[in-house]
Amino acid sequence: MEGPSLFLAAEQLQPFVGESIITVKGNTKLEKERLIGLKVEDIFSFGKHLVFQFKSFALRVHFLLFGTFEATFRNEKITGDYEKTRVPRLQLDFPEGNIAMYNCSLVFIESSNAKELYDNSINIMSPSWDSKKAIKTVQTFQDEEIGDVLLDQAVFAGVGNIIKNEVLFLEHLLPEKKIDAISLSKLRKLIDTVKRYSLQFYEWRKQFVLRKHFQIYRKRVCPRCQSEIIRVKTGKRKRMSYYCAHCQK
DNA sequence: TATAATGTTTGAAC
DNA sequence: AGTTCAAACATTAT
Repeated sequence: MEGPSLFLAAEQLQPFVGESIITVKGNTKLEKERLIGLKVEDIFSFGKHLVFQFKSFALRVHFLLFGTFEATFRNEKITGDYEKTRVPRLQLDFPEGNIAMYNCSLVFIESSNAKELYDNSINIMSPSWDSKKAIKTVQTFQDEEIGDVLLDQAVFAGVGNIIKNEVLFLEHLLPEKKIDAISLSKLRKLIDTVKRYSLQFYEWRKQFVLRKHFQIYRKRVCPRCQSEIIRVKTGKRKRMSYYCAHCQK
């Protein structure tokens, strides 16, 4: 799950802020009983993290590659695939609904204000996101591939492999291009596109039409020139890259 | 049906 | 001793 999806999740779960947890279940190894009776003070996302803030500590959720969640509030389904019967990693039951989270990594953050531990100037979904800072940081990685740098959560918190591939296609750049081979103006444009595409991703995701808007990710033919799309693992991260050798340089 | 995949952490190996 | 890299985790769509 990429940043925009987490941003959407936090938004969708806002009705639970102010509610208190009645019961918990799930196969997490965390001491989940600790959550019983606690009031949710805040729910927010940072990059690919979803955070539930309680009075004296917070719960951080990361959905990794396969994670999902579903929630019901006042008998209204908020999101998720309710058909399957699975054991949640963690389920939180509230007076007016519940949140079930699957295949996720859970961590307690011992802080009464976990939000302040995060730097939103690197969070692509935050209004505080700082594009100038991003350019400066990227320029410190002169010998690295742009595909790797885009996935660096300490630089672009929330960018995942879909955003990486789509943004590079939009900007006609190869994932294996080294930072020192990209002009400043191209870099600026790329970083603007990261922000713009992330917001677009969020809108499409909300409307359940994200997949049909993929231009290069998991596609076979370039939508611009119809040539065959190259599919290869690139960079030190060895994540799959999709690109058009004709349109991206 | 086997494979690949919206990802990160850990600890072994060098 | 610092860096690198494979394994682990775990599920679903193609």
